[in-house]
Amino acid sequence: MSQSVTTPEPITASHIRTILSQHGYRITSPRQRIVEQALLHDRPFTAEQLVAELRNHEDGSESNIGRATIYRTLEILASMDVLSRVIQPGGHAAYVVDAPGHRHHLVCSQCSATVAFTSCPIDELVQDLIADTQFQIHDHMLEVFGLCPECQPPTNGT
Amino acid sequence: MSQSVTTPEPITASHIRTILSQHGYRITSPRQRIVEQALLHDRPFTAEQLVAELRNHEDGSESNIGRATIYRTLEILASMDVLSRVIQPGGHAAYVVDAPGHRHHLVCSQCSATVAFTSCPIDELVQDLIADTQFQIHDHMLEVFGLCPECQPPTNGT
DNA sequence: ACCAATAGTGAGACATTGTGTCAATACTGA
DNA sequence: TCAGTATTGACACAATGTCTCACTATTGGT
Repeated sequence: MSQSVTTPEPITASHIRTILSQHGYRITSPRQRIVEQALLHDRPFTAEQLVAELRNHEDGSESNIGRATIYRTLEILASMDVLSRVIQPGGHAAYVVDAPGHRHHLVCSQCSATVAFTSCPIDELVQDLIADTQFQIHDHMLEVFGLCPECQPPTNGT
Repeated sequence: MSQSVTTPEPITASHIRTILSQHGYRITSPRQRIVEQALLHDRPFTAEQLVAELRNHEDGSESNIGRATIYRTLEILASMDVLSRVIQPGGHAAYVVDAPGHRHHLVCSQCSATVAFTSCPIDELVQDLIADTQFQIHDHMLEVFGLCPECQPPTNGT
């Protein structure tokens, strides 16, 4: 089966709690709420989006989470590879929940549905680039954009 | 030899003027100044950088070019493939002067020196992704980051 | 060369996204 | 329980980009 594409093992809030404390971070109530809210998304979300969602908490809890806390927490989660920072087609940054090791994403330009993939065909290119330019190459960014099946226009057949 | 890397044919201001009018844009003095300033750069520059450079015009011309004009003009130039929008290592957007067709860049994380390359190894990957996901794939973004020869630490000899 | 039509400009207000500060708070281990 | 300290939240601030709108300058026709 398609071993190159799917992300079959969803991460859980308690798993993230474990990772947090393993890294020496405290488990606080804002962090838990942020993690839970992030896990609700199966497509990229922006920090501001989370800010808004956590502000209108419908269950009556009026305690706001500060914007800075959300940005900080997302940074932490990204640094632990729980989230990935991705660039949206428009050029804006967003986060996706991700399993560690995954690096690249296929993103629907219309609805932002996202598929992670691990195969990375640039190794050979990197060798050529090193030979040609004498750069030391440390990192790369690869994002693929298109239309997911649901957003594609119907094939005209009635 | 390195046919995959260099960008040997620099574009000129008058060439850009031609392209502009071919696309129905007027040749205005702000646009000419923006184009000339952009051509001075051989590495990525941000819109704000151009704003600053065009503000301190040292030749005594006190006419400022509005920020909006600069952003608009850069957008136009990018839409005509005279410039490319690239993502800097930090995640910020910048522009590089580029020959049409070139799409990817190798960028030094330290000094932002940039090398354009045309080879693009993702065609095969794209086929796999289409087969696995049924996406229609329209575009992709690939940026490679590293250290240029001048910014690399010395090899520890001595 | 002149004119009218209209694309383009510039200034600044505004929006968005993100960072820094710092007193107050809450988590943790003892 | 308590103290130590990581963390929080509110807000100020910065950077980057968008929008508006009256004014200006370019262009094509004459």
